[in-house]
Amino acid sequence: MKTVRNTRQRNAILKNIREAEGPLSVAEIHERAGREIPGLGIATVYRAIKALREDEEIVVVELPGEEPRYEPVGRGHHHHFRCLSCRQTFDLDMCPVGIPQGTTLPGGYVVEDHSLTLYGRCSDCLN
Amino acid sequence: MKTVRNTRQRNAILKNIREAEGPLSVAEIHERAGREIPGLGIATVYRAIKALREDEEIVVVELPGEEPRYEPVGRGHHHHFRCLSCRQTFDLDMCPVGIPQGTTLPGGYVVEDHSLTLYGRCSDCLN
DNA sequence: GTAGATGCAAACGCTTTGCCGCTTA
DNA sequence: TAAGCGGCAAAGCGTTTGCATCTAC
Repeated sequence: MKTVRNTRQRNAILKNIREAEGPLSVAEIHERAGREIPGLGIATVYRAIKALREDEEIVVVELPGEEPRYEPVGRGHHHHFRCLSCRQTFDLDMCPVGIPQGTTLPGGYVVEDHSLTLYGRCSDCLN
Repeated sequence: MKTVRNTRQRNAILKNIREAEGPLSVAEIHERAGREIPGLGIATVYRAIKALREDEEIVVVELPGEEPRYEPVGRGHHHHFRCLSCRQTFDLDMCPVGIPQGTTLPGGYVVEDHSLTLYGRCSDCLN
């Protein structure tokens, strides 16, 4: 039986993912957690992410053309907004896609799920 | 002045992208064009894609969590359907996203563009 | 004949793995 | 004190680049 241990590294990694305003990339996690744990290895970040996903503490968020990002589980069905200026990714809690599960589209495609990313400027970058 | 040449390799690559039912990945392009040009190098495919993008013959299509794919220019604003069974990607000509350019969302995000991918089963895989 | 294209192999950048000393329980 | 964990460095893997050869024009 495999026991999961509480280490400074994993605590810092999970804490940073939880406190972020949106999903974080591996590099962002490494950078943020590395401020608390100097010398934190990148391999440790990858291994912690893998373990946290298996424990269902975090989920992967895939955006078009970008590295995988990670956020805590339980945020429910939501989409993301990507600022074209500062390149930050934010969570949105609305869903403007009018296609219920089970809809059949022209061409015979039966829809089960969807992924939407909006692009533009966040309020900080508009000024 | 740089002249673009007509070579068997590039012709085969562009032809296969044009004749596909949806956007193709590098591996798919290499595999299909390689049937016409045995020994076709993967570097040639990458370089042809780069040149075709610069000539605006093709555009890149990014889907969440997948390799970049390529399709001919001029297909206009559209989205993609990804079959969860056969893993093929198809073009859709409808847009069920009710957010015009310039809309400001709660949180102060101003939307300029969006990317939508639908997931489900294509008609071939439903039977 | 020459600039541009190709194929091969080496170089790259990011992710994963092996090894071994360190730490948590 | 032992199983799990962390750091380092090497291995993988897809993409890009350098180089010598070949080819379209």
